[in-house]
Amino acid sequence: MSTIKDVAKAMNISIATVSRALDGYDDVAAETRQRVIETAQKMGYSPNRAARQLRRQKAETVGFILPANAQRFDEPFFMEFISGLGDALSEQNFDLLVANAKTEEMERSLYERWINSRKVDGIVLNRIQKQDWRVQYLTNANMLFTALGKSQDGVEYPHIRIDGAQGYVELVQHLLANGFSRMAFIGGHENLINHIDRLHWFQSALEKFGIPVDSKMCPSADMTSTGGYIVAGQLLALPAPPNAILCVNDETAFGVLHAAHEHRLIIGREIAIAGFDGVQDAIHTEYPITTLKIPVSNVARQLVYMLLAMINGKPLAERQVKIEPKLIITESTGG
Amino acid sequence: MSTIKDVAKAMNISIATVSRALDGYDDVAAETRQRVIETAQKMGYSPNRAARQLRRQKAETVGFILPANAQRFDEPFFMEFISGLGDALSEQNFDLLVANAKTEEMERSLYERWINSRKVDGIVLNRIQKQDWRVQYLTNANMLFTALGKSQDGVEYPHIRIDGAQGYVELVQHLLANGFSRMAFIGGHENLINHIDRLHWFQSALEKFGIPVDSKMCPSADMTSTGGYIVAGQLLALPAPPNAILCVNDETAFGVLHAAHEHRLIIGREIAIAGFDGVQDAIHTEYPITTLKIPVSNVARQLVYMLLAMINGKPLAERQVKIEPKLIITESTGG
DNA sequence: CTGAAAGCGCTTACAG
DNA sequence: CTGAAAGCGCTTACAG
Repeated sequence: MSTIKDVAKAMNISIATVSRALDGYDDVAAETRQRVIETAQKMGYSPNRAARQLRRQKAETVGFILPANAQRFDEPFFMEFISGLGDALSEQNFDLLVANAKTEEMERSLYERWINSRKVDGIVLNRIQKQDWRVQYLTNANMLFTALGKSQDGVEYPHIRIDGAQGYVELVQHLLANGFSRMAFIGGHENLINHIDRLHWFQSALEKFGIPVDSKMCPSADMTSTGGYIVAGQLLALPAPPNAILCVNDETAFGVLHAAHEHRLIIGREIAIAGFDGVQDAIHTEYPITTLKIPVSNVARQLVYMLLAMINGKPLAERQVKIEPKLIITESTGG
Repeated sequence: MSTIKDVAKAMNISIATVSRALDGYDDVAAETRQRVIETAQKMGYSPNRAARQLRRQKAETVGFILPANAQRFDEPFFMEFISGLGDALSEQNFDLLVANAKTEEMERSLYERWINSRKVDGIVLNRIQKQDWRVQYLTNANMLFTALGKSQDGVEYPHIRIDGAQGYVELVQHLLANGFSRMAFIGGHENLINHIDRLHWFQSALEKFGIPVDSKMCPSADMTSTGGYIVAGQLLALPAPPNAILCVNDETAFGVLHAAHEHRLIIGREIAIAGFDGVQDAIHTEYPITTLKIPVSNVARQLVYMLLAMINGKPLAERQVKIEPKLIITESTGG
């Protein structure tokens, strides 16, 4: 509605003074500042973002692209993640630009547009892969970013890493205590860091308890509940089926639940089922599953804090943050 | 990286011509245009958004605020909604600004900031209430918006309306055919249009089949699965409990499922359960519930198309679009 | 068909 | 402590 000129004119001072007063410079008379703030408030003045961005050469905006497949699974995860990003950003008067890409090509061209047109000052990444073109691309383009997960591209970048090694030890111990010793692990896309890490933690935990690792017991699905359902069906049809199925994510575990149900197995007694992420819809879904819970919203917030520090040219306290998931035990593994 | 000047200099032409060539004006020599496009592409030039916005007085951005409570329920709904918005917008080179408000106050100040600082050209609204301050606020502020749902503020605005009257008739008929005649309805927040409409359709459908409406059978919960669980527990403890429970949304129905399970009722035989929205996580959740499915993503797309037409000053084909949900029958109501 | 120039609304050295 | 002025990178009437 109103511009800085309107405010200046209304007060008979220069636009420079209005600008400085509003931006908190300390070389403005306290009384002047006070009057400017009041007048701006009254007139509903807020600096035009485009003009400010153009002048400051900063967008005050952070971008996040929903991976192509986010619609199909991990919805609660992304929802919570976006909420966390939005929260932390709006605290700092930054905005969150969101897009969703159907294909990798679209994703790439979105990044390109954002970067070339200076729409964003930084980007937050998710679902990192072992080799991740986004890491390479953003690094080459000199675009600041933080990520949940560390790729293996030989690029060092600020990130948050989930460390579930100890969590898996606790989970396996819990399963053993409840008499579930034939454990299987249903993984996901093999290039996903989440898959690689979680499978590794699972196998290490087995070894720690002296249980041999059987690769036939570690099939991969596609991280959807449908995938979990199909692969669980195969596992349960084995001559010596597992009596515990751990999953790379909760969604897969939901499918396993369904398959076990069809096989007329009593969940938590004849078979144990566990997931990962802890983004259960709510407490009152039919079978709450045992899971390793990630504080998704906090993770997102922290990624924003790190990114904003970088954008503002401040030194980062830590470039690598480690977060341990928390084991949530429910009746799906015998309570 | 590069600006319009760089491109112009590289080609020895004026920036005006570069701008016109790239923007598709027809008063540019075809050959010049071709060369400009190639050069821009090669140099990775994309017009600086802030400069363009400032000059054009348009943000080429649409805003959407996640309601304060979105974290707690309806996650898949919002996820799909946002995806639909993002899709349709990026097709037109528009961006989607997303924020989430914890309180109504925060939400209001976010809108205020977006409007006063010209961050967005239009806004999409969701979860419309009977009296909706947002409708009033945006109308007064002269900000363009479209919404899923029509409030009763006496303001006429372009919107999409879900019409489930026929769907409820089909659902009630289906339940009767399967022998479920004592029907209850668990509603939600009483000022929500969704609640008001759906309860009304339910009662009309009952009347249509000559079933008396019992207000004790129409309690309200809070649209979460926990709320559904609690209220279903109360219904099932009645002297003459219902044998069918219809819910204002799927989330509530999930809680009902849990409660029925605890009461040792066989779902789909001893009790029928139905939801609304059709945003089931996936096919292989434990009990897929009968629901009235809304094409969420399409709805979001259409809201964007309407909004963009308004932003571009084009006439709207329809200012009021009606969409009918589709009845999805599963074993939760006897298959 | 092309170019020179104005101006969108800010912020920020610079001068006083 | 305050103001005049430059300039961020575009788009678009206007002139030729």
